[in-house]
Amino acid sequence: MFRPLAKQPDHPALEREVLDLWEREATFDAVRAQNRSGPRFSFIDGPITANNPMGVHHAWGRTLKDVFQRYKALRGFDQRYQNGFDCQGLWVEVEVEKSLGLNSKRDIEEYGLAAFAERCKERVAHFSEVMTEQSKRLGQWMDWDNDYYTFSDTNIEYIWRFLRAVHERGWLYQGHRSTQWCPRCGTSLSQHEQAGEDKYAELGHPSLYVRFPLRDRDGEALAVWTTTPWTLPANVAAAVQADAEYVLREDGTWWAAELAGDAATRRRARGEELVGLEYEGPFDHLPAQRGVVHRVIPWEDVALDEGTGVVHIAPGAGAEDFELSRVHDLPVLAPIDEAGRMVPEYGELAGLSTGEVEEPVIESLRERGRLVAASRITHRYPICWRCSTPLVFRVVDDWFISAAEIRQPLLAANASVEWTPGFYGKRMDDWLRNMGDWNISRKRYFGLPLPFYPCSCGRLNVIGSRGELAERATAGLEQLQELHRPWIDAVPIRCDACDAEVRRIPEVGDAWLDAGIVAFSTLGWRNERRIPAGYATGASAGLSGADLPEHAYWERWFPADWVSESREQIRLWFYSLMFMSVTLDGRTPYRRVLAYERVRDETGREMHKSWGNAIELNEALDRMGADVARWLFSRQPPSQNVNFGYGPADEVKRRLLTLWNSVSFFVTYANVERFRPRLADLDEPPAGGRLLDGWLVARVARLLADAEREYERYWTVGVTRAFEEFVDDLSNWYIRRSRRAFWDGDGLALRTLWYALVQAVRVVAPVMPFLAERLWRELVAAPCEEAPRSVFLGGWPRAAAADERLLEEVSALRRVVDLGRQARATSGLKLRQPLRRLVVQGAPLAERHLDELRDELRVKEVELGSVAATELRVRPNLPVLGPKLGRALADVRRALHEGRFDQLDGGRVAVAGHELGPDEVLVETVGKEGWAVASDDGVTVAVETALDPELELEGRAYDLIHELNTLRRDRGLELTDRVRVTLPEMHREVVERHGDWIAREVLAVELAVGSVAEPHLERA
RNA sequence: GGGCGAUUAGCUCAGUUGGUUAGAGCGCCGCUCUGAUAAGGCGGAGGUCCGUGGUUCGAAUCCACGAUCGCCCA
Repeated sequence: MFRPLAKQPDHPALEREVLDLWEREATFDAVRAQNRSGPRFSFIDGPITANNPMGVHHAWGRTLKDVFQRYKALRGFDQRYQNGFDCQGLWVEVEVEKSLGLNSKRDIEEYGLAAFAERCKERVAHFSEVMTEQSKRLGQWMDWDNDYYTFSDTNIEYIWRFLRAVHERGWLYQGHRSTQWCPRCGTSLSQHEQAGEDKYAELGHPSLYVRFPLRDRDGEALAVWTTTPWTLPANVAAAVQADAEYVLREDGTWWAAELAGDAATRRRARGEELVGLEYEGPFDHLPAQRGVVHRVIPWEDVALDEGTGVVHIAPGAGAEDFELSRVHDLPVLAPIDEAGRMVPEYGELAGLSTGEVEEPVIESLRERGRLVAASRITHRYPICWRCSTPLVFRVVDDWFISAAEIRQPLLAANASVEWTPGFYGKRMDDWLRNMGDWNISRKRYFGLPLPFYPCSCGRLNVIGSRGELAERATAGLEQLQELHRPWIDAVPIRCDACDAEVRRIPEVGDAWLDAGIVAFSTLGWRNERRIPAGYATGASAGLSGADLPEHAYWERWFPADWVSESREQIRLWFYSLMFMSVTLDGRTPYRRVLAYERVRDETGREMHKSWGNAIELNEALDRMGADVARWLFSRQPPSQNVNFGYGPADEVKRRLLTLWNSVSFFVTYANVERFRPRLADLDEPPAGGRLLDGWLVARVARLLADAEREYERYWTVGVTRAFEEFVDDLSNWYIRRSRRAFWDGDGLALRTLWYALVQAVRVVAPVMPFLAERLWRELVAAPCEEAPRSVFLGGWPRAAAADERLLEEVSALRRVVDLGRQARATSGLKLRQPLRRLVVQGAPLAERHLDELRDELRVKEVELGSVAATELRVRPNLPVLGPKLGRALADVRRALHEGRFDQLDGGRVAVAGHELGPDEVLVETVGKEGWAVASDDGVTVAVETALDPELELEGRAYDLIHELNTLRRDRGLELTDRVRVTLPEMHREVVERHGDWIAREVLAVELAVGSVAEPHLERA
């Protein structure tokens, strides 16, 4: 007996049962053991920041990762299944600051770096656990006790090794330059951190027009526009476009001609005439400005579409300004400190933040008659990607890796990577061509300690390992619990050039160094022999059980066959991974990439907690279930945002319900027939059944081929689509057409249906593992003792090539059926009324299926032939005629359309001077007396609509059967219950003529006509 | 300013070598089925396939230019 299925699947409940089952039976371990000797499929997991609970956007990526790992497992591949957590850097720091109520670097230092580091570690420990639970609930199979944590000493040492290699190649340098700076976090941000959305906000700022009086030009001044008043005290120059036209307005200010408006002008001049002139700076009285000579410089990028065409230049407070200072040898005045406050040299402005300084600056300019106009504007302004504080520019010393020499090798490496979707590869190229040097230093606390020990003798000592650190340390080793601040800072080393004691720079590293090294650090690159728990070092001791493998292992598993992350990782993880890999090994770290876009709400809006449209992952899994969520993600083209929500989930549920119902249908009849499945059928499908059974076998073969093709190209959309189409065919054609066979106890049909259901479940298991597992247990594991207990232990189904001819025949047949129904619909004759005759024209493939046609359309006779018609429509078969006729085709089309043609023998047609064969035209007919006709695509179907008493009587019998079966159902009778029926007198004729048949159909042991008003039915 | 995508029904989107009357799901209207039934099926309304030009016998599809939106970078 098969266990009867509930009316509908309760996905969340069913999934929890399956999770228990997997746990109890250690299914995942069994799968790994089974595949251990198989070919390798190398996947490298991009580390997820263990900083907060996972959101639905993470679930998309984790679904894709799991789908393909499960698919590869079914194909027998040995896999690593190592999950990774990203553990350090600004991301974690900012969250910990929030939770501790700290809001500045000074707060952190007062709190204590050691204690702060411990809190960061606690946060990672906590959320890595939360995320693990969530991932399991989603159905992700990973080696959960052997995750890698990027803050392990092992990982850090590998980065040190990388940095040392970079230094040996001469790519490492300390840059003095203007960078975007977060005054709250107190650090600069790198180019790739600052790129992307959510990195700008619409902010209001002052809009000031200011006079810069020209020396030696009485009454003349430059008009300058700025939205950052705090930068004016650091002004050293003004830039004009040398080629542009400038005008001196009546008010004595110089503007670019295009921007000067209608104001009356005193003079015109080209920009180059202004170049070299000196002017009085806006804040010459401040100590910081002492000795600065302000002058006009040329700059071709001066904007002529906003402002005045004269740009105020403050090299200490702007990126382009700083670059210009190098070209024109301008002094660099740095007006603000780490926290974004004016430094002491700025007199009365000292100590004010860039915001607080706005009013005093404006007031001062006004008092001194330098202000032309002041208002406010709103514009897009960069903000910190972590804490949303508006960014400023500061000139600081940061550490960089030069991109110059690696750029071409990276482009070459990327050329060999297969990107899905393909155009993301061009994105990567674009990024690589345009990337600047990599700013790797952050002036923060809990992160990779950069192993740089610059000595006053000029030597930059770069430590490459913990061992080397121990060798060269002069103190502090005894307290070095892990490679983090503050402990590492207490370990000075000896300079290898001059023997002096040198200290580490205080900076920590960009978190993308942490993530980018994992293709080396987790696989044991250049590690002599496997070290048990060798990855569980430093901060990750006690969290991870991961070993550090030996180098041969790395050789086996590197590069990854496949990686998958969200699209923004192009400039983040995909980039840092490749940068480090090409540097260390010269090869791309991944052969194939699947990237995907973003998760939106079901109406396509971004999800925001404050908008109330965000969906918590846990809630989604509780309410819709993991299979449904996974299906939603899987059927979405990854090049487009997915609209995620309960509405779309309901749609998916309905589709999955069709599968469920199909299984349920099977179970019902299988139990009636005491059907026993044979496991061997899965390798050798049942043969010798009806044409329809043959078709289903072919249809399964097609599904397997389609699904395999789509999995192999990492295209879940194709998999889900193929599956949905299959289920639709199964349910709306095979099962519907087979009801009679099942009713009649056709064992071969049951075998075929079982075969189809099981193969479909196996194919779709990677996408929806829970439902698939449940159905496998019901359909296979329970009745077949020798069967694998899990669908994931059953391998990938194999099938002979599909019988394409049969598939085509049935699709032709179904076209005819649709047309027949359409024709019947136009006649107003319902399907329960049998009709005499059906004529089909133009569908020779349907020939073997006339019985089905007869049954399906409820007609007595079916005939393949030509429909005699009152009107004939002939259309050209374009793919055939196009190449043959070329330009003349236009005439033929027109003539056919206008009816100017003659029919010849054998289906040939003479038109516009050409004689066309039967294969070159499509003939349809319309309108015929006494017939209902429908045609499409060269196929015409005609149904004779005339009724006779016999047909009418039969129609009434069908009505009666329908009515009695409805009664049965309303009474809640079992399918096999026998009944006694009494019918009203009016049905006497039908019963006399068709009584046996009706009795059979409604399982009546007695069918009588008597004195009742309504049909009467009782259990026998 | 450069690059990469997108633009198809009221909404969300398919449409993979150029081919006949451009499709699906949801929504709307009508019909139908009635042991999948809070479902299923059929039909209908609803399209300048963003625009303009080009290539071609034939363009939603290929090419060029432009528009709008999104993303990436200046």
